[in-house]
Amino acid sequence: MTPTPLRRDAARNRERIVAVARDLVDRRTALQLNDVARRAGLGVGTVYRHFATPGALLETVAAPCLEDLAAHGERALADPDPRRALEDFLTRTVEAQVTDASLAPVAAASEDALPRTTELKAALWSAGRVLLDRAREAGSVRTDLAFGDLVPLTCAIAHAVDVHGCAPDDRIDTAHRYLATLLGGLRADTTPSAG
Amino acid sequence: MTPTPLRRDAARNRERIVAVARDLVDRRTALQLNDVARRAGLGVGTVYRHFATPGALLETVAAPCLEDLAAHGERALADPDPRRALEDFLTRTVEAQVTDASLAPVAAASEDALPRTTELKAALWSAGRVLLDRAREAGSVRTDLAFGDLVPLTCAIAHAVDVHGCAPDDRIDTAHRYLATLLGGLRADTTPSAG
Amino acid sequence: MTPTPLRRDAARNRERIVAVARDLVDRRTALQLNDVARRAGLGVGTVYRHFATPGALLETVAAPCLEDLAAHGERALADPDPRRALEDFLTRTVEAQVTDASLAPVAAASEDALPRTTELKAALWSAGRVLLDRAREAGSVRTDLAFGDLVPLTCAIAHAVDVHGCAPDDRIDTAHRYLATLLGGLRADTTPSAG
Amino acid sequence: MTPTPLRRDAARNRERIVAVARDLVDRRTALQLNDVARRAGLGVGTVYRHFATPGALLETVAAPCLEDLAAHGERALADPDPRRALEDFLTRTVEAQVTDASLAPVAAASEDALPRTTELKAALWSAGRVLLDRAREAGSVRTDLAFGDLVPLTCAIAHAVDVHGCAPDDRIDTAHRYLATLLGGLRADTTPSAG
DNA sequence: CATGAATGAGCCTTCATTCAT
DNA sequence: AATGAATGAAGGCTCATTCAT
Repeated sequence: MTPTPLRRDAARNRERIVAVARDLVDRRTALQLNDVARRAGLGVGTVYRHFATPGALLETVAAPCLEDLAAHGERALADPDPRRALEDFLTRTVEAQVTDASLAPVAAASEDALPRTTELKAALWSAGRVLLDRAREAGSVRTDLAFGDLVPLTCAIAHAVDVHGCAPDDRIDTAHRYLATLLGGLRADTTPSAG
Repeated sequence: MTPTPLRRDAARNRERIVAVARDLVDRRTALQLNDVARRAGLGVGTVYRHFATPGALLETVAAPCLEDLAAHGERALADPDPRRALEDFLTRTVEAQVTDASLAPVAAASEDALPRTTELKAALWSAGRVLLDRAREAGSVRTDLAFGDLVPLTCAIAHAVDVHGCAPDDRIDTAHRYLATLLGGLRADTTPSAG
Repeated sequence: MTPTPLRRDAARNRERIVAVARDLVDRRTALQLNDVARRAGLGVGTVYRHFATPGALLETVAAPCLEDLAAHGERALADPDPRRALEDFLTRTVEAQVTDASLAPVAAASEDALPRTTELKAALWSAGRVLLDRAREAGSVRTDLAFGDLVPLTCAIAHAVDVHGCAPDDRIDTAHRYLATLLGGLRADTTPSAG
Repeated sequence: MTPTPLRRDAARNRERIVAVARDLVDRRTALQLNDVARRAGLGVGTVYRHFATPGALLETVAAPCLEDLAAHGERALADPDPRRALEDFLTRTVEAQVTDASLAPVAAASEDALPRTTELKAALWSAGRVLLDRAREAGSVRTDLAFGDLVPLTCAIAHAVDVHGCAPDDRIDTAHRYLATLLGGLRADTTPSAG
């Protein structure tokens, strides 16, 4: 299962690459493997050896954050209040997407470059599915929303923040405003209650 | 006022270009002026003469739809029910974005290539602003949403549909589901009413 | 001999074109017939009808100045002092080239676009030839310089000023300094007088 | 100090590129990187990797000659006769420009593409400055010529030869004739001594 | 005569990916 | 494993000139 452990120097190179990529992502710069190599002081070939495609590198950058989210999803399952659990979960997810530019594209992609990414996304959203089911059973959530809508809706909020184009420091606040609207809309009683 | 009526053949070429672009947009293909020229059976220079940038061409493709939306916005102002007026307006706007791929990027862009586009967007959203104000005064809409949030939110829904990745025929239905949630969330009484 | 006199409007167009070109030349901008047409508010075709090539237009712009120079050449023939006559002639020619950007390329070209230009250049330099011959006979000029060197040498001074790259206002002064050197060098007694 | 010795094959390619460029320069053909690539049998990217701009390639072509000139400048400093030293220096410089078409544009340019070029030009002309100062102190050179005039004047001679348009084999002789005039003009005693 | 739309060769430049060293 | 040179398709844009209207 575990791949051959990396040689010491190879591991160091890998870390350097990811660190450079992290930095580029934070500066909203597209990942170009040539560019990453240059900035990392490595040959392109080395970067390609570690990451076959820009997507693979991006997913690697996103992974720790995905892990955190998945872990939070796990914990949210223990919350006795189904609505709050779901809302917390979605809030965290949106906050992460708005904060970390590596997440949105990875979340929105239907195909992953790395199996590991697929695993993480599955873990994350399987928690989401349970939380949604519970909330729905508790009558806290409108019934016309399916599990498959969670990803689109969270990505949508993040996208709204991008379109809004506010200063970096205001992104989280803006996201919260939009989330408030979304969460309001999710509540069961708001379903098409007539005119 | 009128810039100079185009010569017959020039007009035909221009239409051909726009038609080709329309087709590419519908097939979710990026507009490349060289490519458009080839498909239209015209020289590159001809395309550049009519549309200095891909953005200008895209906005030209989007224009008719923007006009329709703006016209609808005008009519919506006559609706005596402020909430319904706003909801209709947003619904139409989202439907359009989901149906016509030229709209989302034009709507989301902060800078326009053509003055005409700026005018149309201004007309459209000035109606939106009035409708939002009225709805808010009528207490039909949560108070933490500002005029500047309308564009992001409608783009967000359209983006959610894209992320959802459903079949072309289901896009409108999906959009309506998301809209229902959004509109539910917009209603005043759902504002952070505690847990 | 005289070509059909231009129709009134055609003459006006022609003048407009030349005026625009004159302006562009003064701003050290390359003459592009499309560009000239646009600035003159005329169709490209019109410009092409009047001036088949950028060279023809440039020569037309240069013509009045060439005429002045040729006229001065004529007058210089009347000067009883052969050295002064030649030096004045060269000075005027260089001053003109340094002042009027249309001259240098026309002067340096071995082929002309317009017969009229060939005539003017011939008139100008036939005066130069006589002035040089007289000065040489008077022993005022080194003997190793031939008629064919006058154009290169004047162009050279103008080029030196360009390379020097001084402010527009200093060009004439710089040209005079270089001319002083050149004229000094032309004087007979300076010929290789040993080491 | 040394940037990293080039790999064998890379060095060979680089040489091939420079050789092709050298050839084009000798045939008075403008350097176009695509064209150079094709003639060298290499990909465009390869040429761009080695030379980011046509200017960089041209300067590389010119470099050996500039080095020779700079070396000669050094040696000229040892000549006890100030006038002869300066005249030799200028003669060599002009001969080089007239012989090697890569020099004139590099010499005349106020901005260099490569730092190396700036160094070489500085070395060359700092020798020139000393030689000029010495000659002036010795009273061998007119006083109205400054250091900044050396480049323009040498370029001017080369330009005169171009304008003269003689056969390739006569260029050097023509240059010598013009140089004789220039050097005559530089001599102190020829300064505006009245008529 | 005037117009100006159309042409399209031609140049520039970038970048994802491969592969010899 | 690492390197980084080489590749070349791909796309962008300009401009001199022609010719239908």
